[in-house]
Amino acid sequence: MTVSRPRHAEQGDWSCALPLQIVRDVNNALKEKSAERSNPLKIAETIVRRLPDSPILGRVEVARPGFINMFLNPQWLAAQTGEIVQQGADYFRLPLGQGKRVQVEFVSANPTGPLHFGGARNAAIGDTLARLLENSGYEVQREYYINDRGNQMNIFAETLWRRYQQLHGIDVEIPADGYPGAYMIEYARQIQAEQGDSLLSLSDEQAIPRFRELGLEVVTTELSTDLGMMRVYFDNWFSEQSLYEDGTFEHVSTLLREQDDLYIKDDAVWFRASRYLPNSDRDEVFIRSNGEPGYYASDIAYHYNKFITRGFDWVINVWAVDHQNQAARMPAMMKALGLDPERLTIVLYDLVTLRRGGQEVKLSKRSGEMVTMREVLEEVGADAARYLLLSHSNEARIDFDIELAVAQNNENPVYYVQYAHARVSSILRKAQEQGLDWRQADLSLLQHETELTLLHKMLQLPEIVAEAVQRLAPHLLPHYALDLARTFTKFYDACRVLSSDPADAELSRARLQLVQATQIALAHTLELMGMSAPESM
RNA sequence: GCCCCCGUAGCUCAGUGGAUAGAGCAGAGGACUUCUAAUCCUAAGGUCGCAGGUUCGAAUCCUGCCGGGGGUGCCA
Repeated sequence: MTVSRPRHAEQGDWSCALPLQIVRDVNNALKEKSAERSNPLKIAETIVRRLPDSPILGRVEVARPGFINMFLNPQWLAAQTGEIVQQGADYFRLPLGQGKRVQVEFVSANPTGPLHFGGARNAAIGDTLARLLENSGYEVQREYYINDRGNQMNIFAETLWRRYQQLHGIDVEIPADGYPGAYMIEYARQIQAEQGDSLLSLSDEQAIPRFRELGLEVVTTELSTDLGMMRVYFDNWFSEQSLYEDGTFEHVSTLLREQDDLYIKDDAVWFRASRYLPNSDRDEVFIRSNGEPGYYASDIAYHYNKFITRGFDWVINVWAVDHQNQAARMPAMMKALGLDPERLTIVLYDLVTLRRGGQEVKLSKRSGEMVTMREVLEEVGADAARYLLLSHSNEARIDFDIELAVAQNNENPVYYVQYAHARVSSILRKAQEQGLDWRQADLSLLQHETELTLLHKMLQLPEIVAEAVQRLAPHLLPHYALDLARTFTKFYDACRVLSSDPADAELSRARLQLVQATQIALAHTLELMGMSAPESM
C-alpha cells in the first residue's frame, strides 16, 4: 500500500488510492462468495472506519472516486517544532544505509590539464550524492580515479618536456598531437622553479617518464585546489598505474583466462563480454594489438580492487553521458568477477553548454580557448555554481549562463534561498540581542496557516532526501530548497515574530522556536548541496 | 542502420501510474512608518512533440513516427 502527497491542500497532507487499486480483487473475492459487489467508495469507508487512533493523524476523509485523504493533527504538527529544535539536523536524517560502505567515484578527469567547466557538474553531482548518502547512514568514501597511464599521458609528458626546454631557450616544437594550451607553459614554469635547469641534460627517453611524474604532481595539486574552490574534497586519489604495479591486473588476467573469458583475435586479446550479456554478441578488447591493455582491462582490474580488495558494498561511478556505451558493458565485467551487477551503479549526466549572455563558449581541452572550472568559479562563486548545476535532472542538458549565475537579483534563485536563511538568522540574532529566552514555549499557539504549512514543508525534507538517495537524483534538493525558502518567506510576510507588546510574548516565543527550526532545516538543506548558509546578506 | 537521453507555460525547468499538470524568471496589475523589499499579493499564460495501445485512471508504462543531442569493437 502506498500513500502519496496530493497536489492540492484540500486533498489532505497524505492521500491513499488503495480502494481504487484493490476494488477488482475485492469484487472477485465477493463474487466467489456470491456476495454483493462493492465499489471504491465503500471500500474507502470501510478502511477509514477501521483506522486505529493515532496522535499523528487528524481528520480523515473519503473522496470520489475512492481516495482516502488524511490530514495531520495540527497539534502534533505544531509540536514537531520542539522536536526539530531539540534534535537539530538529526531530526531530518534517516538511517537508510545502516552502515553500508559505499564509494562514490567522480570527476576522474584525465590528469592532463585543468578541469573544464563540464567537470564542475560531475563534481557537484558526485559530491552531493556523497553528502546525501552520508546523511542517510551510509559510510561514504569519495574517490578520484587518476588515469595516469596510457598514450594521452605520454603525449602530455612530451609536451611538458618540450615546454620546459623552450623555457630554457632550446628550439624545439611541441608534438603535433600534443597539448597546445598555455597552461602547459605554466606547468613547465612550476617545474622550472623547483628543478631549475637540472633536467635539461636528460635524453628524451629519460625525460618523458620524469616529466610524466612531475607533471602528474603539478596537475593533481591543481585539480585538488580547484575542486576545493567548489568545496569538493576527495578521501582517496586512486592511481590507475598502481593496478599494474601491485599485481592486480596480472591477477585479474589470470582469473579471466582460467574462466575462459579471454581469447585472441586479430593480434588482440578479447574479453568474452557477450557470454554475460543476454542481448549482446559483442566482445571487448582486453589487450590491444600493440600489447597495451585497453581501458576496459583497467576497468576490470579497478573494480576488482574496489569490490574484492577493498570490499565496498556499493559503488557509484559518476560519468558523463558520452560514456554511456562503457556504462552498458559494466554488468558483464561484474558478472565475470562473480559480483552482483546491482552493486555497481553508473550515474550518467548530460553535458553543460556554457554561455555568456547567450553566446556559447566551447569547452574543449585540446583547443587553447577553453574555459576552465576555476575561471567560472572565480566569477560566479561555488554557491551559485553548485545550485545551478544541481537544479537540473542528471539526464537533462544544461545551458549555464554565466551572466545569469552572477546576477545578484531575483532572476537568481540561489540568492532567494540564501536570503531566507539570512533573514531567519537575523530574527534570531535580534531576539538574542533583546535578551529573549524562547527555550520554553507553548507550541500549540502555532495555528496560523502559514505556520503549519511551513512545518509541513520541513517534515518533507527526510522524504526528499530518501527519494534523492533512492533515485540518485540530487536535483530534488535545489527545488525543495526553493520551496522551503518560499514557504518561510510567506510565513514571514504574514506573521510577526518579534513584538514590543508584552501580550504577544507567548506567541513570540513559539514563533521563535519555529524560526529556529526553519534555520536548522534550511541550513541542513544548503549543507546537503554543499552551499554556504549566510547569517546575513 | 542499431542503442541511449531529451521534447511540458514566452524563457529555464520540476513532475517517472492518481484527483483541477506545478515552480522560478520575463510580461500585466497591486502592496514598503518592515523582524533584511534580494520581499509579498492578484490575475493571465499549456492540443504535456504527434498517433495508436495498456489501465478504473497516462505527462508518466508499451508500440510507431517527428525533432534535438549523444554513443556505436583496439582513445578514455
